[in-house]
Amino acid sequence: MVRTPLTPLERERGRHLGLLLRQARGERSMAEIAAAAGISAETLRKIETGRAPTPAFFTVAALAGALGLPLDEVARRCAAVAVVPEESEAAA
Amino acid sequence: MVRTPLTPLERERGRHLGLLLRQARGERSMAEIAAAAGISAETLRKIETGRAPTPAFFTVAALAGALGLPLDEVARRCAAVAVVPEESEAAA
DNA sequence: CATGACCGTGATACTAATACCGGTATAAGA
DNA sequence: TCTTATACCGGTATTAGTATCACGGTCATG
Repeated sequence: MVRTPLTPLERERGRHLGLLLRQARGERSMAEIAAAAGISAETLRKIETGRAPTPAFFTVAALAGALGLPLDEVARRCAAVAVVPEESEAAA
Repeated sequence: MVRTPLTPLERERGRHLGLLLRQARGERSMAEIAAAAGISAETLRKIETGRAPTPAFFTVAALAGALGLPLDEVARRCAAVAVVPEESEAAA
């Protein structure tokens, strides 16, 4: 095994990240945010739906910038998923 | 073209990110930081040397956590590379 | 000189991110 | 009804990240 497949926990963390970004997007369209972040709308959709659970750092950074989200808070709230996933789901 | 190859600017930004992390590591060994971040030492080396210019978000987040670096500052200083790369190199 | 720890490089393997396409569904408006 | 816009989904293509292995270099220590 040379490249460890994503664990269920990592995928759940990815879904949480997607929810976070989707909530921050609010009423704005995917195309608008994707264009502001410099990525394709499909990629943004995959991230938001959790089908791309571990996006690139600069992709998330650009999205957070377009959404006005502090990166540290994003990381912190996603790291919390790895510790207490049930509470995170309950909070969401 | 379905997956745009990394531009030279993105690769340079990756090298800058690597320098940033290496400076933050200071005297500590690669193996120590890699273990603290939960990644392999080879991967950390690739990131530090810029041979993995766009690492995953959670990889950078774990490294920043292990190094005591604020993610927002990392992103900001790397974003500056895309704007004024010469100044960044001069500063480094 | 030998040994070990650390860093660097290259090759290799495998998975995942990103992007584009076509199709579908739903809601709003002419 | 027809059109438009938005979003979801499946498939496909290509590049890149991650991990392991092997080898070489450097430096400190025996």
